[in-house]
Amino acid sequence: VSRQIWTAQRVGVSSIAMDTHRDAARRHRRPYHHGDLRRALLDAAEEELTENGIEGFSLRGVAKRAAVSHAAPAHHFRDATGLLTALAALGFRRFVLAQDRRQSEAKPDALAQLIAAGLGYIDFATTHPALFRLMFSSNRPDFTNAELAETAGGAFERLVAQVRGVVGADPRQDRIAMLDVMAAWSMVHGIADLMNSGRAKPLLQMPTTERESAVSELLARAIRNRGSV
Amino acid sequence: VSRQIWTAQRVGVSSIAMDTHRDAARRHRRPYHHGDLRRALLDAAEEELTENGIEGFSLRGVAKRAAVSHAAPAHHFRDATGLLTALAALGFRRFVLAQDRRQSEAKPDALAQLIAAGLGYIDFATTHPALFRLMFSSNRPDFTNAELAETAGGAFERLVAQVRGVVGADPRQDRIAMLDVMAAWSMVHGIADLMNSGRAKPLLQMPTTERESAVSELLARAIRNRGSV
DNA sequence: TGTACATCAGTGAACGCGCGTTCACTGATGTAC
DNA sequence: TGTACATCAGTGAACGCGCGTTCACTGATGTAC
Repeated sequence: VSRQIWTAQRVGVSSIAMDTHRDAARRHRRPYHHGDLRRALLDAAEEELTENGIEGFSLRGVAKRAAVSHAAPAHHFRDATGLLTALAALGFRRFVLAQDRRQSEAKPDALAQLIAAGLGYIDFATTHPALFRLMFSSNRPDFTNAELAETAGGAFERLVAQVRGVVGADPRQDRIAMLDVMAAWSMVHGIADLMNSGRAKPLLQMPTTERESAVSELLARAIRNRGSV
Repeated sequence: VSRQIWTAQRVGVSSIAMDTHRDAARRHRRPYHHGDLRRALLDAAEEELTENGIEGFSLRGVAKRAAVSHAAPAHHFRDATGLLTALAALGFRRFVLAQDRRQSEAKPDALAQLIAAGLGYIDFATTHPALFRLMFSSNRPDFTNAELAETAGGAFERLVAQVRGVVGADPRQDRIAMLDVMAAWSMVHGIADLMNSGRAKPLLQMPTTERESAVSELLARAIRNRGSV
């Protein structure tokens, strides 16, 4: 119940509605209406994804985690695909934030910023491996959904802009510059995926700071030394 | 029936057994014993994987594809995990063969050989995307299984040996050389995964020969220009 | 401000489905004598 | 070479389970007057 009230406050339900709701909560200890089920379902879905993997994900499991009947999610998400699509879109927003965090701590020059974004990419992937897989290596979300396509596309545009800053040419106009985009992306994505699958043992065994400088070196290699193709 | 006889011949069943078996096949048109069900199940499992994905894979579906009752696979593979483990091990053997094919057509110098192996890596990944995912991005096979661990480990050892040839130091002894291994592996793996998920559009849209030279350039970047870390 | 009523958000029972697993069985093969 | 018998490889019915979806329902909220 306390969580219920807290989430209702968080999303800014009007205080009059809040009071009514809190009264109901006090009386029944478990109010009939959740108050913020949509968000709670997204939280529960992420939990379900983390614990059961994409393969073991079920709507009933999500409903159970949210302590709600298994028919309730249909009022907020059409079906499992709808829920996973919304979760993936949320993931892409957090993905960009993880890059922001690293970039704000890095030097302002273009290469340092690109490398920082790569470290953020890997932070996100290793902190939320199941969500990362949902976003990059599955077909369960509906990637034609407008909101998801926009957030995912935005993350790519951001990478394009950063590479443009480093190589001094617009990847949209310049074939070689677009190859630089693919180089940077492939390297960072490969590192993230191999770390998540546990195969990048040499990297996983390093202490954090050493690993970060190693990863930075690899990312730099992908962009440096260009133009020989 | 003809397929049945063909597979029996392929695995070298003794000719006496063959004759008896063929007679039975003629009489019933569908023999009671399959003759090479283990192999047929592996073929069917790969088909099932390709069409339904890892998430939609079921033992019953495999049995149906092999035109056998759904309880039959238990005689050859303990359960779905056993079947997928054997399939993944088979996959790693073919994975190495794909690299052999490219390498036999390449120049003998160490860098050319490493790049050729990378092209073979990508050949395999894009030709058998579902199998590639099973091998590299799933936890359904039992990776502690001796046969699977050995074939997968062999593929990694091969990469280590090749990088050693290029950089002139043993990655097992030399920290920087092991970083070179991770660089080459991350780059090729990232390219393969982004191509398979359809996100590497710039690469996918190129004509084959151009794409191959572009990929070769990216792989070379991962190894060249080392030592600044 | 109070009341009536429409709408919204959640419940819980029911459904049909495909799944993995078990089990008694049977046809075919291989071997001992 | 023939026969008896053990073993192997397959069948098909049955089971219990969790799944997504549907549906009539009810409690709570929001709004018109």
